[in-house]
Amino acid sequence: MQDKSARVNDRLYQDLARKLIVELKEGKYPVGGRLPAERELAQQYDVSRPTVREAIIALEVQGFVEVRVGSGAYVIQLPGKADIPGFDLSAFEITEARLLFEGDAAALAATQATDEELAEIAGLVDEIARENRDPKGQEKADRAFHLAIARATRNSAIFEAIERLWDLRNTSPEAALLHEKARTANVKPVLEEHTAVLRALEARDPAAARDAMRAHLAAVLDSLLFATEDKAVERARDATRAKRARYRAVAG
Amino acid sequence: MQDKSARVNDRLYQDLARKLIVELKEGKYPVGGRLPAERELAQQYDVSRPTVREAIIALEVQGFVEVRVGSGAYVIQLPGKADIPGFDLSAFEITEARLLFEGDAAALAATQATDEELAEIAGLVDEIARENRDPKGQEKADRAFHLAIARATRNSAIFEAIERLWDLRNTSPEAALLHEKARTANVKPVLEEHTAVLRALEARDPAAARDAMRAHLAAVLDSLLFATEDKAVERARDATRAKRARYRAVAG
DNA sequence: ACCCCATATTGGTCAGGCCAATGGAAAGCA
DNA sequence: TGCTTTCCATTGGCCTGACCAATATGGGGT
Repeated sequence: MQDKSARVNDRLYQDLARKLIVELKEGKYPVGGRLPAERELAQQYDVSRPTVREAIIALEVQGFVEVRVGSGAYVIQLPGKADIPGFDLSAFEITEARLLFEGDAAALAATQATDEELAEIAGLVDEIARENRDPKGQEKADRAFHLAIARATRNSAIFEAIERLWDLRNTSPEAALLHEKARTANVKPVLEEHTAVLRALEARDPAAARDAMRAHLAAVLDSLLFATEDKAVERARDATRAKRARYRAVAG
Repeated sequence: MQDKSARVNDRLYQDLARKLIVELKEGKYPVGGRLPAERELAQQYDVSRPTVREAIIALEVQGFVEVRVGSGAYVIQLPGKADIPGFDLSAFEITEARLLFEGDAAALAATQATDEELAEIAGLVDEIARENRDPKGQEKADRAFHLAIARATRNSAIFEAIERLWDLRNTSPEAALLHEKARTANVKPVLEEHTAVLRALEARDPAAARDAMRAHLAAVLDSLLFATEDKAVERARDATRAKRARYRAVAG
């Protein structure tokens, strides 16, 4: 061990892991690039190979590298990059994903929801109406409505995926801005669309539930595209037309 | 190594770290309590001491334990449910969510995929065939096939949601176990199902792509339910029948 | 009751060995 | 010539055994 004096009362693996993280930050190894081999790092830093392994495990657990047996340790994420999931997602992408996935969830919920859950969803429709009348209304009831339907699928993987898409609306700056812009323009949840979803659920009709949910979210998408349109002129109109074609081709 | 059959193609330290996390969650060691010594854990789990150290480092980096030299590893925080996304999800839930969502993604990909992307997907079908012929084959090409289709939607929110569902297969212990059980029973990706998906994509037919993808994932679900069935008798059969009814009602 | 010392226990790191997995180059075949 | 297969070097994975530093514990002395 050459630089014992530079150690800061830490264990060796922590010292080495810290050094490797600095190198990652400096861009010494690009994303997708491979770290030197254990044997090479051990020689380079004058430590034993198990100590190198321990340091690399520390990087691995933090998600900076992935280890491929027989091949090496590859950089999958640089430290310090925006760790906020969905940072670069657009409102369009999020809402389109919701359109497809929440349609399916509504269909499944139509076959699985209990009477108590349907009553809860009906109560949330009433609360959306109340929020619409409040000038300072937020979207809590709207979110709760969608998540109650996802919960009624009785599939936690579906629920988590949809909850996560809702959370992404706030995480993605672009999406949060655009939704705020739509809200400022007084775009509110349309009660008739929510009621149509509720009716289909109560009728236990999966296809109608899917269609109603998708019609609702297509309208949300339209309002977002409308909010986008007044940001540019001809280019935005063409892009909007193409985007509308996407989800209509799939959602029917 | 006592329970090699329960290993899920992970490295030993990850296997052991997962087991220790389970014990932490079960409250076997309270906050402030001390884990058994490295030598003791090595004996108990029939692994070497360096392997124990690696597992404990993984816990340490995640903030669950703190290591005091000469004293031991002390619990400073118990893993919460929120710390390991999908820890409690079942293989059924994950696969059912994939069936619904990947069906939609395939439909959208049929309208958006470039020729290059379709060629890549075709190459991955070939690679799945190659993996199927290898007795020690893994599922890398299968995963890549599904993610390539999700990528071809050109919607990062859809891609991330589907990638996350794939990752959950390994995070959820039950799902990882069940998939390993299916693999041990020589359940392999069925090439005709993948080819049918590819054909529908190449035909740019969204409805066919959705149907083909859902047929494929329904077969995966069936194989998982089959793997489940031999765990119990009458109760499992009834539960399985009910589970099959779920996704058939929605997927058509 | 408090302090000191010796010993046992703990984690830290190393060296060396062997095996499985991977990737690239070379050889073989059509 | 191009494709496939085989071989080998390199890679990580895990183990055994050794020794050292740090800590905890128990016993003895004041």
